Amino acid sequence: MTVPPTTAPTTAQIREKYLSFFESKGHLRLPSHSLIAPDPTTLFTVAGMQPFKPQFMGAAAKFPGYGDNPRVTTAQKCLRVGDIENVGRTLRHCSLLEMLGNFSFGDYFKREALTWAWEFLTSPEWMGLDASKLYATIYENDEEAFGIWTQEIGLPEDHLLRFGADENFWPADAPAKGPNGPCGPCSEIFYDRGPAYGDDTWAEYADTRESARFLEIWNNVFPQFERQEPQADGTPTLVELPAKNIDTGMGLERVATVVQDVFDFYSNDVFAPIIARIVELSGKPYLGPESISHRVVAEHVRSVSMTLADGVSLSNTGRGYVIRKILRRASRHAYLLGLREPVLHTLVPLVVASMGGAYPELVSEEARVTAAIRAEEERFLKTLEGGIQRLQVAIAKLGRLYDRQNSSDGVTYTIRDEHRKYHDWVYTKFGREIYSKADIMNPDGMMTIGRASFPAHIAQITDFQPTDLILSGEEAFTLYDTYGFPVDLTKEIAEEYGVTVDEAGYAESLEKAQATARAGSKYGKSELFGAQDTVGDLSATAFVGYDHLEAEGLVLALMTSEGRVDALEAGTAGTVVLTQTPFYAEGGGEVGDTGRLEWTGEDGLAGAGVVRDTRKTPGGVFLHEVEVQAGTLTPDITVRGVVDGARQATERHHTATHLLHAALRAVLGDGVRQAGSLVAPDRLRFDFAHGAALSTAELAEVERLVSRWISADFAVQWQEMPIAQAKAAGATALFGEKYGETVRVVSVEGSVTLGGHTVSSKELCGGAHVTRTGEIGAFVLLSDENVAAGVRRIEALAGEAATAWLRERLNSDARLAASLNTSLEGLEVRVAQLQAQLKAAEKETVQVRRQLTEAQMSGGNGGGAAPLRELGGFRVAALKLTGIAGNELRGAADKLLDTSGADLVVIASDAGLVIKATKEAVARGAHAGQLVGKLAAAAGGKGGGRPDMAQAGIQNPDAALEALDTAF
RNA sequence: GGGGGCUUAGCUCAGCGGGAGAGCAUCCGCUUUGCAAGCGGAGGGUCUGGGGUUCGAAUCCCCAAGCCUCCA
Repeated sequence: MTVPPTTAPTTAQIREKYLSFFESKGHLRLPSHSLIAPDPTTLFTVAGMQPFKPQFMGAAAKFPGYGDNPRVTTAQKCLRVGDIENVGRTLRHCSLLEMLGNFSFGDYFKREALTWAWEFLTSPEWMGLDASKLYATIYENDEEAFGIWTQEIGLPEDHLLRFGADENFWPADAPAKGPNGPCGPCSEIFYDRGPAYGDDTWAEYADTRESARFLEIWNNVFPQFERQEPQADGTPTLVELPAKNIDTGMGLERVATVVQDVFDFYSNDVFAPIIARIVELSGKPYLGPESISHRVVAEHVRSVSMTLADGVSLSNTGRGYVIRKILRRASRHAYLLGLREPVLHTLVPLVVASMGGAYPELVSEEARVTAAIRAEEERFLKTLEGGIQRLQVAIAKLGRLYDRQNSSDGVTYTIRDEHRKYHDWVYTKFGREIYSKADIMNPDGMMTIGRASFPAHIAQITDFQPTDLILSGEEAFTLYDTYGFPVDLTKEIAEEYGVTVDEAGYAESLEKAQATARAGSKYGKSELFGAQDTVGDLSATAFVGYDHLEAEGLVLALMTSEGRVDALEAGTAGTVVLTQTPFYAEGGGEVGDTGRLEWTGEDGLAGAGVVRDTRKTPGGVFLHEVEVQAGTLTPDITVRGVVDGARQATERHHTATHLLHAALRAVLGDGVRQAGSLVAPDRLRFDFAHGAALSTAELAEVERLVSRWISADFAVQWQEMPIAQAKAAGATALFGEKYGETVRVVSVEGSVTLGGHTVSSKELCGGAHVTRTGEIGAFVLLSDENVAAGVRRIEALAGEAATAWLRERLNSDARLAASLNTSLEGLEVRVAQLQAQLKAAEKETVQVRRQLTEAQMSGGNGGGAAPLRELGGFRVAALKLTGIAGNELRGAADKLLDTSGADLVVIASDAGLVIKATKEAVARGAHAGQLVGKLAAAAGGKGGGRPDMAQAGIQNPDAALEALDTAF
């Protein structure tokens, strides 16, 4: 591992130089967007240009809070998990990378982009790279770029290569394959790291396109075309855009490698200290194949820390699950390095030290990030432990319990210590209990227990060849799927025992499981996506529902699952798009409005329909799911929308949600972070990041705080303002939510105090709210539960829903109290008393039954002296008891068997029948189970059991005993 | 959103249609100069909750809850 020379600029310095260089060229410096993607096309932010998609699509280059400028520059953190398996295996794959970018929105074009890139790389004031080591590629027919490179910059022609649309176009192969939309050629800049990294030449690169020596450091993309539908013969249609853009990306890790002149990404100033620490912790040098694990741990700790700092929490679904998988991969590799205790979290400070300057959220979230990683590590180590146990049992089942050793006495097999605890289990299972005492197995068929040797039937065990031992793919998959045990660890451990894993079988099982998962996931979404396609051309719907619950609008479009339609007849259902609507569309956790539509049709007839749900497309087109009940709905007619009264209940729950959020933060601390919410007419649900269950006292305090707020009857106000202004005013924004330039801020004007703290609520929110907190009415917390690691869910009710729930609860409690002849206050004591009484009574019953049994057996009933009869070659004692069942009946049978000297005892009672036989009788062919069947049949019952013990439920004990005469 | 697994004594778990068990821990007794320990014994259970099948359910089926885990 090479270490960067101390004189070389650090990664942080390179980042800063890049940004200030482009500032000096008139660019606006913007902070990195969160790793949570700005649009729903990806889970995470994957490219420097992604936050600027709207600008590339023609939106104004306005950046509220920072300024307006058609030139911007950023260092964007990106997370790419598509080829996560390669991270660590190579020296340059990273899941987290930083893209240094400069962007032009219809402003400068190729000339400036390329000449500035050149200046930044070669000027001694900036990167100061040797110009003779720089190379470039261009799109095959991009003569404009060719001219700039060769004539204006002076790059020798033999430092240039031309590639087709697969290499030098963005998106790749767009002309032939699409998608439609903005696209263009690109020009990549390479650096020749010298012969130390390979003896290939630039000319050869045209063929190989793979080089450790020529490292791509910068991609300049020129989105100058709009691709349209190709012609009938397939000829691509590329139309020049009126406003041409520039989108460039320079990988910080790549350029740092070059500038610091280190061997690989992992030797730069960010990773080197982490790798060094891993070496220190594990005692394993950063060398050879094992170094994969060092790299995986270092890289993944960095990307997981960054993502957690952006507010993602580890979970079982979506983003949180992806991060968790990455963290577990790191944990697994730490395990492979021999680390058995949680250590990844101790590396977080190193990440913060090198990255925290550029990403302050790392610093402010360090404690939370560290705690989350630690908790997950601990959980995973537990999972591994359980998996190893299960795997060892599986290996033991194959017969691999022993270490093979060559000694002067020949080959011996010694039971592995870790297998001792499974040994009994395995051989009990196999019916070979005697083996549980074996210390040594010899190949000659003898086994040793202490100093004694015994013959053992273990030829099939000692003769195993390693190749005979295959762990089924199914078992390996179960280990992974059900117990979370990674298959590569399975392979590694199995190998120690000379056992191989059936990988084909594993792959088959995996595929089968994935197929069921896919089939199982509903395609309910496709309805909306389908609609999105068909409404792409419609303009956004005007929403007036904050102020009006009734409004008129023009029908713009009608759709069914078939696509656009011209009419919706009475009795049919479909999606309706209006120019203006009072219906709130599902969003921000609040459910869509319901209600009705009314109109007078072209035919002059009145019509009406029911709005079942309202949703909207990302483009802001509202989709009303409507069932037409009368008349016909056609485009261009005016309809009146009337929102259901349920909206008021929804509004109460929504405002209550805000108060709940603020109250939780007040009571539990600012660590509380909203992780999702549902606002419906009948309830509210609020998920938030918090480590532990709420105590009863905390729940009561949260509830009290919200109630106090409600009774203060403060005004709820909302206003639109630029996002920067909203944030400056301290409004709570959600991680992962996308906000436009102007946002709606909902605030409760007025605050309440709790424990000396003043608490108020101000949130970015597009939802519908009551106008005064007093309208919320009652508020009650129903439950606090765990939904994912570190995420709690609270359910609560407001308004009538709350009072109705409380009334119902009180009524049922009152009924309960009345049935126990006590008051609500006395209920707890009463139930405790009853439980104690019940327990005492049960004990007493057992006692009494035992006494009753004994009395009957020794009493005048002839019981104690039950005569022995000879039946079917067995001495049989039969006895009738009354009022005895279950345990006592069996106890009586035992006693009778002991005292009477019988081979078989039969005890009949009014509720049951028990037959027991001695071992010796069973050996001679007695079968209690079969006998009990015959007797029960005669006594109007059924039963069964084992040869030595059987039971039946019967109605007539006398009949059962009589049947004994003929049963043999 | 869809799979799989687990839930039994204070703890770790076995049992998987016919008497609720083991080890550790607890308590008592014995042994020991004392400690560590050993020996013997005892107490401790709504077998997660609810419904069903069965003569009989910890055990089989269905529903629910909590935890673990994989996939989309």
